[in-house]
Amino acid sequence: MPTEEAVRVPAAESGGTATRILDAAEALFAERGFTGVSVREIAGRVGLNQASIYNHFPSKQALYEAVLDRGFGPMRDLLAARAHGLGTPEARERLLADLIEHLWRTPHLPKLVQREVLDGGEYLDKLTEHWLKPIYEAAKKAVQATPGLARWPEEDLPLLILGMYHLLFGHFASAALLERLAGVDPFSPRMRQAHLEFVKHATDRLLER
Amino acid sequence: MPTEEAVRVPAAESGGTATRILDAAEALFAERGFTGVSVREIAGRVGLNQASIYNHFPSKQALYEAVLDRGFGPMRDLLAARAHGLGTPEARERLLADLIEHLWRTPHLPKLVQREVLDGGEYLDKLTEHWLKPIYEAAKKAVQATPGLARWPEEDLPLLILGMYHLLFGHFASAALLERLAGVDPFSPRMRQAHLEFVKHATDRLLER
Amino acid sequence: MPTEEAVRVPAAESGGTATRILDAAEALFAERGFTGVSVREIAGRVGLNQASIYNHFPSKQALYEAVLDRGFGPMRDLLAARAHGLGTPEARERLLADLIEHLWRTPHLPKLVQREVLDGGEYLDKLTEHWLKPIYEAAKKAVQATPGLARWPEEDLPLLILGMYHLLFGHFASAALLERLAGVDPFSPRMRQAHLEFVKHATDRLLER
Amino acid sequence: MPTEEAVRVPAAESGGTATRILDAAEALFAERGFTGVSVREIAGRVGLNQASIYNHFPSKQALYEAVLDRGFGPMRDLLAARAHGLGTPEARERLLADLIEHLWRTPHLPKLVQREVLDGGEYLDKLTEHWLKPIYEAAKKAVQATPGLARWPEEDLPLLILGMYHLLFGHFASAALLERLAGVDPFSPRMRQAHLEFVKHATDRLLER
DNA sequence: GATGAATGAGGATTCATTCAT
DNA sequence: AATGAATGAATCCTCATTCAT
Repeated sequence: MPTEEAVRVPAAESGGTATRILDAAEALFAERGFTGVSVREIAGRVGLNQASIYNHFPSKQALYEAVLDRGFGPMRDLLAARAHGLGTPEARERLLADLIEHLWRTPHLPKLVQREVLDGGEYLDKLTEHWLKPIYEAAKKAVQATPGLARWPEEDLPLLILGMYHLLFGHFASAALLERLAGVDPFSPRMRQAHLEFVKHATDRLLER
Repeated sequence: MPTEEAVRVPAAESGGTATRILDAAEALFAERGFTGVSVREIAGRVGLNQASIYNHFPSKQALYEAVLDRGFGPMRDLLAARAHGLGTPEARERLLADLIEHLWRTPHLPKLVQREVLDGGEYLDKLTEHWLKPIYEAAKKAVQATPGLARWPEEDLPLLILGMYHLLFGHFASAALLERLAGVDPFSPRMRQAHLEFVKHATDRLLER
Repeated sequence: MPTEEAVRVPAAESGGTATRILDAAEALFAERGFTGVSVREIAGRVGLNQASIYNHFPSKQALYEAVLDRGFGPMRDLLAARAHGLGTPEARERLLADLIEHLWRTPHLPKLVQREVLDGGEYLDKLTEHWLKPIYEAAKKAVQATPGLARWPEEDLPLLILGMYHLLFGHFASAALLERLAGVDPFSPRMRQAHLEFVKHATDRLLER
Repeated sequence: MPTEEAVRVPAAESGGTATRILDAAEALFAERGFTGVSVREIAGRVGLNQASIYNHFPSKQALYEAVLDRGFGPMRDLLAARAHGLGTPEARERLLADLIEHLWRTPHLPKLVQREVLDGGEYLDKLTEHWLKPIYEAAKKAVQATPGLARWPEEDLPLLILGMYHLLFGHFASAALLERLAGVDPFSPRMRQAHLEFVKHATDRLLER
């Protein structure tokens, strides 16, 4: 796992080598997955010899997990600060806006998650336990506090919550699809606004009466 | 005897062994992606020497594409037969039911697609041109014929259509997530029914007044 | 694949398919050597499945040796019929003309020999014992009967004979060189005549006073 | 110490290991050709793992070309320094002596060239353009300045030059033949002297009146 | 005779990782 | 911290050969 030093860098000194490695690895892992990326390529993108990677991370696997760890911290914090008082449409709307804004700043994250979910690998357990489950439970409580929810059967709740997750994350994970099918740039400012509005409307319709 | 022969042909069309290779490759590629699976492993699962794979497919890449080709044929046919007359909720509902039933019979497919979309590789272009685009256009027409659509701004249409795709495919591609977060078996008959109902309700809410 | 009729045509009745295999193998072995040619490629050039080769030759090595055996028979016979009475320039000249004519009909042969010589493999021993040695000895006797020979020291005799061999065979084995360096086609009728004349003059100068 | 360093540099220019790899590869390629030698074997002869080869050369093909490049440099330089003033028999004789001496120090070279010529591969073009052509042109000029040349028709010139090349290189490329046919050791000091004398006499007879 | 399919061995090359410098 | 070099294991793929049909 990353040295304590390296882990602390991102917040304080963003110029550190470990951070640059994490940046490159994040982009590459998101683009082609764990097995699709070689240590040499990550090193190459940072301008390092492949051996140097091991001065900062003990293994490729550890680097991969460090990427996910770093990516998930802020999102978990963001949600932890809002887990309560989500009953009103306005609060929901604000959370969504913040979430989307955050994802727009870390667009690799949804891809990494989606890959991890598809792989169903070991790390998914840790991911679920430490990050996704809290978020899921918070979302569940918030949804349950929604007035119009009565129309959804109890057993549909998980599907409903994951459905909203798909609407939110899918835009990023499937950006290539939107680009090719609709001929638009999924990452243009215009689409950013459109996506935000769409998710707002969609959740309104799904949750409200 | 001629009858029996004739009957057997379609199933053994590409040779029994080739089909078994395709089956094994489909499952493995869906589970761990193209780079995550070795030819040796595919061969092993079929009980073959790895060299034998090359008697049936010229390369790993060709095998991969054959898997996708085979998987997408039926789905394209299914949608081609319904591309018209989707204006009514009943027609939509029937198509959804058939789609979900088909996906339930080929649960690897959504994973393969999602991996291909994440990779954004060369093959995605062919996939888009031949299969996804027609489906997308058909869906677009159907959605445009929906009365309640007025509430969606024109530029949200692609997002809306892809959103429904995510609701539908996400259940399969992210089954591991549902399993871990909600503690349910995404592939139980019970969840199958629940998913169908959920998608119906969700599309109703998204599309109708 | 070719009909039996077509197969029998080339050499009237020289074994049909086996002959066509030998033809293809001869050309390929001459062009790229034993290790540079695969059984599949030989079979492909004949329009056969690679397994069919083994109906005619027990192994790739055996096929290779059969190629050499077939190629050397006529040349040995040619020389055996002339091994005596080579003392006069006219006789020498006639032999050279016949030799060159024969090589021009089997231009792969010098390349095969040169490759075998470079490899210094097992088969070279058989080649030497059965074919090259008799030729060499005949040439030695003929040369020794030459009047002008007195000017060559005894120990230069092997070098002299091999030198003439190089002048003769080198044209074919190094055709690619002549083509690239002099910009001429080594296999044009014009060069054929020129080569014959050159070898005649050269041997004259080397052997005569 | 600085002196010693400086002295050692040329020999270790491309790294001691790289040189040892080149040495082993040169011997093996000369003996059995490009396709006849495996990277593993080259590595084994140097006492390396086969993967280590790739720390010094990007591919087997690149290693092969490096071998030829290295082998040809000195010979080209040797000839470049003599390209002029070759009109006299004495100058010719001295060049021949130097050439033969050089070949005796790099006896693999003629074999490598002959193999490359037989293959007629891509690299032969580079070989011709950069090395053989200059040599050929120099030889042509030198030969044209020879008095006795009048007896050769103009179109025989390329054959004459290549003929002398065959006499010179053939001794090395076909050493196995001389050994087996004449029962002598082509690389004995005695044969070395004999070969030099033979080439001198032969060129005299071919070029002079 | 011909062939599709099977296979063990080996081909070149890349992998993640280690270590001395 | 950085790196060139080394390596065992694994990668995809081709090899010559066999065998049932």
